[in-house]
Amino acid sequence: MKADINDAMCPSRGVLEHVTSRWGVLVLVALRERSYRFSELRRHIGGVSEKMLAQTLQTLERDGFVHRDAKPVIPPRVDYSLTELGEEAAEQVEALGRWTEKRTQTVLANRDRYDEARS
Amino acid sequence: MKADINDAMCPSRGVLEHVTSRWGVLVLVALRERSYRFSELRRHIGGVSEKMLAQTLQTLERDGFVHRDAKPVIPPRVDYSLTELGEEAAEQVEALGRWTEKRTQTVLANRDRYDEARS
DNA sequence: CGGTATCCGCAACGATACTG
DNA sequence: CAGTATCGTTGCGGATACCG
Repeated sequence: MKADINDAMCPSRGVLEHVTSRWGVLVLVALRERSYRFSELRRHIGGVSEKMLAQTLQTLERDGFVHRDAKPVIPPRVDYSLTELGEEAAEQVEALGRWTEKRTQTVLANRDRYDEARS
Repeated sequence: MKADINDAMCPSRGVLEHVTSRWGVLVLVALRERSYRFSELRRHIGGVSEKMLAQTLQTLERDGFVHRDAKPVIPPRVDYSLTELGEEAAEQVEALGRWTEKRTQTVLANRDRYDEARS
């Protein structure tokens, strides 16, 4: 649990960091289609550790992007979905994500040219 | 210099990381208004070390977002500006940035309610 | 099933000193 | 002025073990 001076000077940086984090992006995009249970979401995303998924979900819940619905049953069942604010956030990152994917090939080519030029 | 398996599996992740990085965002937004010299940009952004600014600019140049114009004069003078692709990138991150700032107060309030609820 | 707690390595970052 | 080189610290993120 941290809160350094940078967050104090520029709180929006922290918000941006949460929604654009490696797993944050994937969680928001996944939950945009439908709600997911924890393990289900973990399998859907792929390559994410329990720890990081739990941490990401907690952060997003704390910020008010994700709603956590823990049903008191055995075995436990917890459903995650987007809040209205989260829906908005997901739209934004998905827009950026679509642009990024559209331009990725160009960027990759740029990198090759750059590396070529100084080898 | 890194290139792990995640980048191989999802190259667009790397691109997203570069444009949304702490200093990457600020560089793109700053260069959108006009071109800057190195130290000038450093002062304008504030709080960024020489090392990180140089690294950020190199990364963005390699990806083809930033154009580096080094004039062969003494003392050295290097101007940085956006390429067309960089202009596009800057628009995207500025849009996300504007949304983030618009919602930051809401998020901060959400965090307080969340923390309150479990203390 | 859906987490938490703990340990730990390694890359990111900042500060400082130096260079063309 | 515009960087590079080196060093020391920090903290993210994975692995593992355990809990309600």
